Amino acid sequence: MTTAERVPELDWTDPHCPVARALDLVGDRWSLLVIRDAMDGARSFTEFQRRTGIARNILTDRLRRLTAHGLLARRAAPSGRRQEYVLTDAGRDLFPVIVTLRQWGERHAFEPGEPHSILVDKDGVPVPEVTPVGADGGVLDSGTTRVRKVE
Amino acid sequence: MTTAERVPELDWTDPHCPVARALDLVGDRWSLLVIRDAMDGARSFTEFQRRTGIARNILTDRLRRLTAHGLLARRAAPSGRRQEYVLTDAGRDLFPVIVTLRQWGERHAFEPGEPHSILVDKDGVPVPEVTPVGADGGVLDSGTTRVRKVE
DNA sequence: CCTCGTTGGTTGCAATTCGAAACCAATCAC
DNA sequence: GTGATTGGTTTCGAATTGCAACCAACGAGG
Repeated sequence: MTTAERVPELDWTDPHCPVARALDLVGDRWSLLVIRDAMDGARSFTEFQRRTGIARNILTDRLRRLTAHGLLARRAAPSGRRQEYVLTDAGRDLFPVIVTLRQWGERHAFEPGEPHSILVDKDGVPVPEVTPVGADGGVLDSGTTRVRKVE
Repeated sequence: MTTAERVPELDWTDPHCPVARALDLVGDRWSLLVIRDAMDGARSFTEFQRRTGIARNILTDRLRRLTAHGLLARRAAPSGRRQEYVLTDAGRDLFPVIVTLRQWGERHAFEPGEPHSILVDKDGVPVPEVTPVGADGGVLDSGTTRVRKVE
């Protein structure tokens, strides 16, 4: 079947803004935590529930939504567990979002000295700060960029 | 006054995880859109309301929350408008989060060819893709990093 | 001085969403 | 075949949202 079927989202909060569309898909209290845990190895319903602490009926809904929107794929597990949810390419592409949220949280949501988990590479080295840079390599911020509206 | 007063948030969803703490502060449907608009020049209650389309009572609540948590500062406006909300350093530091969300949205929440606003630097050049890189400069993803839990 | 428009809200209420807990069917391990 | 585990569903009360109406303060115009 060659039909390019699309996600079942019709009424966007702000149809031209990619930020708003992204938040329409993952901008609730739990979706990004589910993605976080998927990136950290969670696969099963029970495992997501245990890690996030989300209510079970809400988790059912979020897994379904994320699957319907193409961020997770649901499939029968090879062995014991009966099904599993794995990240799609789109889901994996949220990695920079999770990392920047994490880095912001580290800096602004903890008291100095308060312990928190950290993200490390495969050698155990902490991941450096992620920041937008311009074509010339200079750091960008909200003062040196602007949104160009589509006409 | 030297008292280092802290934000009024007591019960975190997941106290050790910076991602979860960040989402406790801005992980709802509207907060990041308010931040987005603040970065895009919005200052007044009316302007935020107009740009986001959020219900007025909810906007009141979000502006208060974001102010209480130190992402916005509320102050009397110099001229006509009676007060204005401006980003604090913490609020401005969400820039990489907004940009990565935006870039994810551009890639995964639009049909090919569907128009959307874009982020450009002051010369009008589109902002390059933002992605975590390791100490050695190599691109990182969820497969080449892990969360080290704090004991 | 009176009125009108604007700003920055508040209030009330209905509808939606969330969360806790109980329940349940299908394996699976023994 | 018995009990534990997995992956849910159902129910119901509580919290959050959204809409719409209302309102006080201020400024501009006449």
